[in-house]
Amino acid sequence: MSDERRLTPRGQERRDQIIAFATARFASHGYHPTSVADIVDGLGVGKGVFYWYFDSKETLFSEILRSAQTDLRRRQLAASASVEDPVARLGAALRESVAWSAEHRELATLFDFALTDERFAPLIQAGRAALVDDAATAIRRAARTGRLGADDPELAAYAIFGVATILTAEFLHRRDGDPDAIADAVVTFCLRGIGAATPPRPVE
Amino acid sequence: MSDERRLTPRGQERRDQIIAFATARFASHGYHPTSVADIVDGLGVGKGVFYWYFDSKETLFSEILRSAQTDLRRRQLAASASVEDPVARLGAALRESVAWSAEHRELATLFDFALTDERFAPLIQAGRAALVDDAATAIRRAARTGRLGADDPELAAYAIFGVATILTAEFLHRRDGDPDAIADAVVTFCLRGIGAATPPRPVE
DNA sequence: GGAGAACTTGACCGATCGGTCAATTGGTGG
DNA sequence: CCACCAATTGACCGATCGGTCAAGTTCTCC
Repeated sequence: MSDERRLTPRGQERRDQIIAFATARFASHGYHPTSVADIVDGLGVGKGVFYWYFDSKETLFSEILRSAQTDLRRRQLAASASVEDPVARLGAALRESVAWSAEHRELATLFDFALTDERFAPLIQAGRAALVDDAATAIRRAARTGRLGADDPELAAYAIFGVATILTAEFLHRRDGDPDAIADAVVTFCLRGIGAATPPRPVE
Repeated sequence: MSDERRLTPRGQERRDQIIAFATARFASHGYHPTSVADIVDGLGVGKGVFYWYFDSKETLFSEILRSAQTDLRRRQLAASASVEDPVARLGAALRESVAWSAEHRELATLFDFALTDERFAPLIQAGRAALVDDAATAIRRAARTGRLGADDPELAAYAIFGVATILTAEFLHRRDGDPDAIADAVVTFCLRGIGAATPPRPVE
């Protein structure tokens, strides 16, 4: 039920099971159309199991969103932290986020839905703001060192986010394209968009 | 009920009323949480009224989506058809779509949700494809006449769509920014993104 | 082996859902 | 004034929703 409960390893496993199954159902059928009964039936357990691990369907969904966002941000930071040049760093972060999206196809749909529900939207916006802020910082640094348009860095950062989002959704998830090629396209378009020179080729 | 029914002027009015009210509720509370009972209660009419004009909640929503999309496309074409230069034409279309979004704040949320429901997603994707195709055509023409990166025009068109979508959502709808300034930012970023020269200033 | 915590069961609850329909009312043309 | 159709009413339907809970089972540790 409540926030923290001592879980045995078996309990942890069950909890993870629920999260995994619910995530898949939410993504494929939608949040509202997926009932708690669907989830427990799909897992072959009684309804009480669900409420032993989660307060409500709503808190489960929030937790899914939250952990997905922190996971993405962590990976993005890990991939770009060591890169010195701000433009290259931005490119690395972008490539990593495309790679992450390729590994978590379902989550984009969840994010989309969450944005349309007033209970979940603030969560998504906050997570998004964190990512955007990282990008904006890189752009600001690039503007100071090299030369870049004097555009609003935050606005440019959002634009970049938008490009990554839609190209990922359309070409990666819907058309099953090659993640590397898509990442290239995202980086090319965005670096040009902020007025940076043609992208330094991927480092690997 | 069914598809076509002779409607008196009074009937047309009622139908429009339902569409307007339902659109607002769907946008502010979400599709699923808005019940047919909510809609008819909000309008102060009996439940039968709803089913006199619409087959189901689902068809009503589909109609809202469809007419919104055709309206946007029509306006975009009207605003850009007369512009000869492909790059300028692209800019005009982008500006018009930002203006349209400013007049229809609610609809973005509806589109977002629709994308997450397998019943509605194809509708949105088709409408989106039409808009993207217009942009891709302009890009292709520009690439032939002037010089532009040899990037995939369709991919670039989707990227442009993504930029317009997110900047509109964040700066126009959420932060209530100035539509013209936002349109400028969209155009600047996107034209640079496709490798076109700094934008020709707005014509007005 | 026993006590207590972790875990599981599934019947049950009140509320609400989308949708139906027989009966009624309003308006209009003949 | 009547006939007819558009429009409206609201009680009603079966299904399903998120959530509860008393009871039972399994695990762990002393």
